[in-house]
Amino acid sequence: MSATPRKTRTAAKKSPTGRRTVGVREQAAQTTRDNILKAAIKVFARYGYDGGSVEKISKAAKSFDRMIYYYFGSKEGLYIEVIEEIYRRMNEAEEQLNLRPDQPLEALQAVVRFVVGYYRRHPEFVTLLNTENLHKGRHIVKSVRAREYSSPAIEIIRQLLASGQAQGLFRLDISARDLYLLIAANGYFYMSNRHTLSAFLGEDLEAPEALAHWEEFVIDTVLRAVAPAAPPTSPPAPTS
Amino acid sequence: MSATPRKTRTAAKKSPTGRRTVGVREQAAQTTRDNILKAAIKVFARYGYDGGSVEKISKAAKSFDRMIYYYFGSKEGLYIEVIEEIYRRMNEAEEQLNLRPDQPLEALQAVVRFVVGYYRRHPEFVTLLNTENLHKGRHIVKSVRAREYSSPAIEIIRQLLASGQAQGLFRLDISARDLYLLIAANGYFYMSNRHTLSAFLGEDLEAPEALAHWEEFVIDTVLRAVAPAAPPTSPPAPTS
Amino acid sequence: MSATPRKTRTAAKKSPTGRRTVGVREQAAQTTRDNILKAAIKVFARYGYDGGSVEKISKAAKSFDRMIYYYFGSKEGLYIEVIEEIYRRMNEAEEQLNLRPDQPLEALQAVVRFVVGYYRRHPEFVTLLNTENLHKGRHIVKSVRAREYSSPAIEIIRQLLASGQAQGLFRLDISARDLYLLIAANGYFYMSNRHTLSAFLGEDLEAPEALAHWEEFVIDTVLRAVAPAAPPTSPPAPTS
Amino acid sequence: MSATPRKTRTAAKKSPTGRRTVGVREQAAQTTRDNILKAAIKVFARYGYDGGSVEKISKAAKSFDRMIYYYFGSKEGLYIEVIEEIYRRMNEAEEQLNLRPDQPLEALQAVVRFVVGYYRRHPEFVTLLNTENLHKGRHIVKSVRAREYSSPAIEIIRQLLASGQAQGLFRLDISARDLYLLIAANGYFYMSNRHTLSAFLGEDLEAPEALAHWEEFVIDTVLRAVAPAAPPTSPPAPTS
DNA sequence: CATGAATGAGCTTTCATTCAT
DNA sequence: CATGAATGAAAGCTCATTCAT
Repeated sequence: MSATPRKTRTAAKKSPTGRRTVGVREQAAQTTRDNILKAAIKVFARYGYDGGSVEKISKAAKSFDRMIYYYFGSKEGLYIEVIEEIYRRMNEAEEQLNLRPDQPLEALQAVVRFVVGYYRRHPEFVTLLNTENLHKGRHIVKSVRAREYSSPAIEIIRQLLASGQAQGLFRLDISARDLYLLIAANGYFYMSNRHTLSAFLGEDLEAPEALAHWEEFVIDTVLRAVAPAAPPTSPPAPTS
Repeated sequence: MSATPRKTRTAAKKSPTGRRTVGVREQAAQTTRDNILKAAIKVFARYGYDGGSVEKISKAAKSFDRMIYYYFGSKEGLYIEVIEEIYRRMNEAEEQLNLRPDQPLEALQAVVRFVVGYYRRHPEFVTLLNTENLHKGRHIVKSVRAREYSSPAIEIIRQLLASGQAQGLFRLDISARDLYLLIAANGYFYMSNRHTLSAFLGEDLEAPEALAHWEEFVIDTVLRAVAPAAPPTSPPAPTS
Repeated sequence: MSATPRKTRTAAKKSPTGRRTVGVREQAAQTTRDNILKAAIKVFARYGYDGGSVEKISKAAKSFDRMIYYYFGSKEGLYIEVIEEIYRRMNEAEEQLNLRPDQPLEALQAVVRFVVGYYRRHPEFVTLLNTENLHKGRHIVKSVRAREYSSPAIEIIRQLLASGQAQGLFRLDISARDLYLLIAANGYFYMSNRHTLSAFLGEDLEAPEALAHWEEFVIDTVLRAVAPAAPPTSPPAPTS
Repeated sequence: MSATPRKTRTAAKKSPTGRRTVGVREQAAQTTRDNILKAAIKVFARYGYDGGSVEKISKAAKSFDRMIYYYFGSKEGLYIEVIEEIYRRMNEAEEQLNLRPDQPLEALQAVVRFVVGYYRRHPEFVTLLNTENLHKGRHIVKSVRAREYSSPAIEIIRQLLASGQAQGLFRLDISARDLYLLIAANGYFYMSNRHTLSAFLGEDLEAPEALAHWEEFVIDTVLRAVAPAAPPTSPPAPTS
């Protein structure tokens, strides 16, 4: 299950002078490992866990089946690292977001744009999460790493929300969690289900104008959701 | 691809007065076919397309592998019928919705409750749609049947929206399509990603209170989205 | 193994007045049986015994698998009747040959033309014999009928040979058996192996000119083989 | 289609002085491959292509089904190599024939004895060619290798014929192609159809005397076919 | 007479994985 | 470090045949 030779991902130890001193062999190994991981992301994203065979991956990585076992111990081991990796990447991208806490409205908008845009640019992230959910999150639970990456996203929202609330721009009775879910849901679903929806609606959801329109609609929806004004007279819910 | 003995699903069972009566064997055959289809829904929903083996299905149906090929021609043929079937069921459930067109607010709320509730009660629908999207909607495109089911859902929203707009309850610049996507996205994503989200958020999204809370939040969000009042001072979008 | 309801093949019993009095049902049955037999000849000839599946045959006959068992008992039973049938047809064709015993040279030529021509016009005969030989003649041994058909062919040659020998046109030290084999071999091999030979020789053996040329060559060879003059000074055979 | 690990058949085993030495594993691999190929020749020759199952072959080779796919890619890939191999062997045997060009009559006799004898000693060659012809030469066309082997056989005949013609021993109006076909046909047909012929003629064609007699008959026929004297008064062919 | 339904053995092929250098 | 060879289980699918009207 667990991989035998766990290399650190950040590798490339530097000599005092700053030049890289990794031998060619180590470097080649690193490359092989990375190639496999990258190939696995593509293959698992495209074919799912069961459909993504070891052979497909090793061929896509221009390596051999055996190497997968050498570096990752098993197919499942590789898959877990794939899940970890895509969370890591998402997190890394989030860190690039430089928000101005004193401008909560703009910041919130930027967050929505980032989330919607990230899913659009990384459909493999969406597919892999779906695959992981098909397996009831069995692998993410095993991974210590992946869970660490959750807090930042919500934390950003929390700060932004607090700032907006302090300024009286946002209503008080909304949680960061709900706001996070709202943003994620609308960005995610649109991409995740774009194929069935395209057939269903008879239009191409991936057309640039369609994507741009949806982004604006989501922003609008989110801003309305956080706006201080209450919705007009919502009547008591009838029993469904 | 297409199965050899395609029986109509609407059995033709007009006994005392009508001419045709189904024999025991015909009836048994119908049962076998139905058992396989039902088992396939469960198995494909649980294991995905590749993970859902023919043997798993035939065992769950208490039948034989061979019968799947007898009735559905191939694994893919069975899968396509599964997709058609879940759309059919969804559509059938929608038809039960009796909305009062003169009460657009209540009707909209009912629709949201229905959608959110349907996904909750039918997680297999969610999983199967994800699987179909993993395959880029390859099968739904082939199915003539499945695409017929799209219009009703949107049509309901359209009428409801028009009615509300006529009464001045809803804003005018929102389309049925966007409203439909908004409702579906929030109901769907919550269920679809409940496992990774539960790990991510450190809470159980399937807990009854969590589900109820989310339902209310979505209703609130949707009502705000259609409300006539514009959101407060949305600044011009900076280039992302 | 043996078929349950063995119909006579010559069927069609005639009433005193000469009109056919078979009921529609019997006729339909006869047709079904014949269709299957004809389809089986094609399918077995094309795909061999193992490659010729029951389904392929029933489809080609526009009937059902079940009917094969109804009329022929088993796949092997059908195959045996196929072998019998092609021998019967060959024999029937031979009977049409009206040879003039007083003109042995012309008669021999006619026989060669007939044999070479029959194989050419009935490649299925060739293929089916090969298939039967692949199975070491297992089925022909079982069939009483098929063996009856051997004698006529050789008998024709025997009479023709005797007549020619009496007239001093043919040499005396050649048997009907050898002559028969010689004729058959050259007609058969050319057709039987035409595909590999075409690749081997880089020419199309089925081209009309090629076929005509071969026919003449075989006639010439056969005539030389029966000619009274001995071949010039064949030296003693060296040990191979 | 094509197998993944294609080793050259000529092993590369230059030990004491040469650089490369084959390891035990490499050697074992070579053996496994060879065992499979040899087993496949036997099994395909005995049961045909469809009747020769992968399991039968792997068992006969004391290996596993999987190895067939490892070395040959598919059943068809293995079959193609079988066809190539038997052509190669035939060619190799032909090369052992040391003919004296100055003695064309003896040389021609030797060729006939060789061909007839080769088919007799290698009935699997005959059966496999029949199988290949059943498939309309589909595989031989794909094989580059197999087609190379055609020229030598005919070339031998051509030289021999030219020499005999120069010496006035052979007639001039006969081609090497026709002579080759004549020899092959008579050797081949006798073996190829020995089972049905044995039933047909009521004698055992594989009895040593029968075989010897046929060989002499074919030699005689071939010598008569090339003899300079024209056959006596062949009358104009009547239209068949 | 005719035929849909059922059956289990067998087919070719692919799977993830381990062995042995 | 790296990799060809080996392995057996399981995959999807087809086979000839029988059951039950």
